[in-house]
Parts: sequence; structure tokens; C-alpha cells
Amino acid sequence: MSTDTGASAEAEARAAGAAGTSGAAGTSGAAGAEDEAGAGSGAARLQQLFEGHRLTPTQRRIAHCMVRRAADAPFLSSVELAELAGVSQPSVTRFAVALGFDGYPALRRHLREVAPAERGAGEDSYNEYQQAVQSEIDNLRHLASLLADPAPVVRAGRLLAESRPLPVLGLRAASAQAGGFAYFARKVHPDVRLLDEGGTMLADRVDAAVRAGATALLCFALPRHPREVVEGLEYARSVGLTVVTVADSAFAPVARHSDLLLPAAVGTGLAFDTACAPMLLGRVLLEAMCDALPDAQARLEEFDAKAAARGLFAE
Amino acid sequence: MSTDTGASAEAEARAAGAAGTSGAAGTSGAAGAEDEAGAGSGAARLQQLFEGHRLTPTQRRIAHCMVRRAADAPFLSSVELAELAGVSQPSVTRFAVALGFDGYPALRRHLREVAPAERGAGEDSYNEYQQAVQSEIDNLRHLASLLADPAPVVRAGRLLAESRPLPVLGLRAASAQAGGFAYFARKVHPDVRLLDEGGTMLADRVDAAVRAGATALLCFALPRHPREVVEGLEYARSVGLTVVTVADSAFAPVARHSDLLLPAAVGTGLAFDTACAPMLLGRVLLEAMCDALPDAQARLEEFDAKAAARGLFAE
DNA sequence: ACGACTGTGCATGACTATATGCAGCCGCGG
DNA sequence: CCGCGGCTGCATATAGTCATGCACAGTCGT
Repeated sequence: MSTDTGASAEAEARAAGAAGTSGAAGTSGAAGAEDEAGAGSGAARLQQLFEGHRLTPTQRRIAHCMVRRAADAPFLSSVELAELAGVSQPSVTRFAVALGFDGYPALRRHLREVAPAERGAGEDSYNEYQQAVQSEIDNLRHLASLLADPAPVVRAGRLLAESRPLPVLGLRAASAQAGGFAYFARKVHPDVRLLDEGGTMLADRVDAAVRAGATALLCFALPRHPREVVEGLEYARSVGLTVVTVADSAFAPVARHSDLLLPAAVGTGLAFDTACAPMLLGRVLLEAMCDALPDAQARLEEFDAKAAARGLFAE
Repeated sequence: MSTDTGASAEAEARAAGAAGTSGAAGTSGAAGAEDEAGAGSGAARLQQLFEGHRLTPTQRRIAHCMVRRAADAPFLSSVELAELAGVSQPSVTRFAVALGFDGYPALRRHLREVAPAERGAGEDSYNEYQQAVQSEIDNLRHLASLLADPAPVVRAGRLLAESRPLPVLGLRAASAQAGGFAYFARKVHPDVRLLDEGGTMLADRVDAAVRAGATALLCFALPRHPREVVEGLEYARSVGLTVVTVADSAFAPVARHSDLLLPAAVGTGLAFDTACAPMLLGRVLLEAMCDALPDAQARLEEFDAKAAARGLFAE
């Protein structure tokens, strides 16, 4: 270890030196590649922090390691950082002190406070409406990250495409979502049945769909979750339907009665909930369903032709 | 429980087993696509972790908090996570245990081992669905910038609030938007009339609304713009209604027949249009309308009280 | 209305992470 | 050759974090 220490410290010194000289160019370049969760700009900040301090080889090694793992650095313990940098834990503490902090926790706190400042720069300058939009953007971001794995959506699309007829359930606030889905779904699926009314008729309609051959049911479940929806799903499953649910959260009351639950958060910044993410997820589901329906494209083209012939649309 | 290295493998095995068998409620189905680089970003993995476990309200709060701050979560201490989630520190420990881990450090360790795939995986390799979401995020950003000046929205809100009754027009693809708006609007406005069917009845209904005292009409106009909508608006203005329109563009065919046009772009990344921004703008409009209705708050509270009395909503 | 139960926060002991004293290693100058 | 000063890791005292027993509040089913 000790023999290795000297040699590799030397190597690190050279590496750090190179990074230092190219610091200017590297900084501006990173500022451009903003999206990497504060990593780029955070690294730039780090470089600035280190500049002007005469650091020992071990400390340069720590600094270099922090730059490399800029995203994690604000959350690492001194022991972890030491291991990643291949130095002892006390060296990390001394490094923090050398930079002018009261200790390692102070350095870490500083990093945490500086990095996020760039992420949500001045959210308080937005007005009420803009904040609501902003929070919906966050919801969509979250949805995008969930869609990194499209398998659940693809599976849901197949389930829905195979069901003839396809019942689509949405009550109260969610009925608009269900309606929107059903409107488009009808253009590619031969038999979509919109279930947007509760009461005793709901079970009747579920029964009718099953008798007609339905195998799956799509449910839009948004807060505040009507009891009827929970009961409706319970019934639907009891008669053999596979339930695919788009809900505002994986913990919604409908979760227990769903075979496949796709979560999409609602926005609560305004007097009434905004359901951008659920709607978008509905369309994504629709897309997946189209992919599972061989004649979807043909049906769409047929509709376009007829619409044009009838002069249905302006423009 | 103190030893976190040896026991964690066991804990993970149990957690994975639980998630797999639960099958009931799962975004999972990723069993096969598991190897895919960065499969299921951190947030998605988190969701999978939580599913299949019956969580208490406090634990759900913790779970939500972790999902929201998925990037930081793997590095937060139990105290910090507790503060962010607004719960006590022991609750965090119990949460970890409830998920099948041997303690909070085991949970955090698990998160760290799973998460890094996401960071490295290039963010530019969005799949088809994610790209659609991304373009809707852009649309919302644009909407946010438009809302920097809330004057048009406020004016529209006043116009709509003053109209008794308030006709809301939306045909075909837009009928879901109109329906969603009408559903919520009815909770604060005494007489909302949904005009979601075209044909000759449309003019009849506009006439009826005017006779009943309507002074304004709200129209949702999305592509592809049905001729009927254009004609309907033309007629509405001819009988004296002030037309407020939410449209996908300032140059939509309905623009000529609108007194106040609020633009909100639609997403075209999928087979069918996504109307996040128009929907959100509708809710913003609703908010503005509430602000212009003095007794809106009272009506909402009254509804809440009645809903609670009737046990209308679950949870 | 009452008891049983679940869920929650507070208080505290066990434990991990951080800071500091100490000794060995290296390079340099006498 | 020796002594010296700076740098580093080891050992340990201290501070902060985690886990658990306990009491209280809310909910449900008698």
C-alpha cells in the first residue's frame, strides 16, 4: 500500500494538474451541458473551490475524485469519499479544513447548498399559475423516468388490444380522461365501451362487456378516489377481467384491485387537480395498444380518407 | 441488524421476492427486461420496491418523498429523510424494516447499488414514449412563459364567472377537455352547460343558453379542428356571446371567431395528440374564474362536507 | 361507550462517522 | 551522516446517526 501510495499520488498530481490547466475550457463546456443533474456545473464550482489553495498530493487526489463524482459528492461520508479516492479518512477531514471549512460536514453542507441552487434557480419569481405549470413539468419529468422501462406499458397495451370489447372506466374527475382515451381508442379498436357513470348500472355494463367477450378493463383513477371506482374494479376482477389502472399514485385505494398499475402524479397547485401526466400516460398506453393492433394503421388511414371526403375538418 | 454488509444480501433477496410474487399491483413485468441498461430509472425502481407492501400513511409520505427526490435519496441519512418527509426519524427506520430490509442503512445501500445505472446511462437515449413526454414538457414551459403575464387569463376568468349560465364547447377530441372543465366548474359555478355534441342541436343549445342569460362561451379547440366548431363559434358570436377560446395555436381556424384566444400547444409525438397544455390552461382558467366568483370557496367547502357525509370518496 | 389495536412521536442506548493526537515515512539542507 | 519539517496513516475521543422501548392518539369492532 505504502509503495503504491507514492507512485499513484504522483500520477494523480499530474492528472489533477492537467485538469487544472484545462479548467477554464472545461468549466465553460460543462456549463453548456447543463442537463446532467448539476454534475457539470457542480464540477465547475468544485474547480473554483479548489483553485487558489495549495494542495498536497493526497488532497489533489481527493479533489479529483470529487470532481469525477460531483453528483454524489455532496452526500458521501468522509469514509466513503476516502475509499473512493484511495486515501485515509483523516485526510478527507484535513482536506476540508485546508479549504477553509470547519470540518468535513461543513464542506459537504456547502456542496449541498450550492449545487441545488442551480437546479431550481429562482422558483419564487413565478406567479401562482406558473408555479402550477412548473409542478406539472416535474410530474412529467417523473413520468419520463418511469417510462425508461417501457415494459409495463407495452404489456398493458397488449392486454388492452386483445380485449374485445374494451371497457374503459373513469368516474367523476376521471371521466374526462376516460372519455378522451375512448374517443381516440375507437379509431383503432373496433369496440370501446366508455364506463363513465357509476351507480348500479356500472356492474350491469361490466357484465355486458364480459358477456360480449371482454378480457381486460382500463381504469383511470384520480383523486379524490370515489368509492364506486374501488367497488367497480373489485367487481370487474371478480368476473374475470384483467384490470389495468392509470392512477395518481402506486398507493391509491385502487391499487389492491388492479392487476397492472401505472402511476402518474396529478398536480395539486391549483384549486382543482391537474392531470397532465395521467392524460399523457393514457396516450402512451394508446400508442402501445396501436402497436399491438395489426390493423391500427389501416383504420386510421381509412378514417382520414373518409374525413377528408366529408370535409369534416377545417384548415 | 448492526451489521449491514452481511445481512443486506438477505434483505434484498426478500424484498425482490416480495415484489415478484405480488404481481397483483405492479409496474413490474420488467423481470425479463431487467438487464437493459439503466432499466427503470431510480424512480421506477423505487416504485417497484414499494409495491406489494402494505404501507401506513406515514410510510407512504416517506415513499413519496423518496420518489420526489430520487436522485438524493440514496445518500440521505434517516434524520434528513425524516425532515424532508415531515415525519419522525424512527418512522424512517420502521419504513425500511417494513420493506424487508434489516434497517435503514440496508435500504440506503440497496438504493445506491441500483441507482448508478441511471446516471451513467446517456440521457439522450430517450425512447419513443419519453420523447413524447419531453416535447410536452417543452409545451408546458412555453405555457409557463405565456403565463408570465396573467392579465388575459384573469380577464377570461372574469368573463366566464359573470356568465350565467356558462356554456362550454368542445367537440370530438376536445370534448374530453370541455367535459373535464365543466365537471370542476360546476363545483363553483351554478350553471355550466356542456356543449359536446355537434350537429344541428348545437345552435339550439347556444340559443337556449343565451335565452337563459349567458353572456360568454368557453371553447376548447384542438386539432384537427372540426368545421362544426368554427361554425358554432361564428353562430355564438352572432347571437351576442363573448367567446373565450383555448386553442392549440393563435392561428387556429377558430381564431377569427374568438374574442379572447388563449394558446396552448398540443404534443404531436404520438399517434394521437396530447393536450397537456390546453388541459392545464383550462384549470388555470378555472382558478381565475374561482377568484372572480365570491362564493366559490364556500361552495367547495359545502361540497366537501356533503361528500364526507355520504362517504363518497375512499381513503 | 368501551376495550383492543394499530400507528406515531419521544427518549435513550448502541453504533457509526468525524476530528484529533501520535508515530512513521519521505525529501531536503546542514 | 544526521536532523528537520511536512505529509500521511493509525488509534482513539467525540459528535452525530440509527434502533428500540414506551406512552399517547386515533380507529375499529364489539
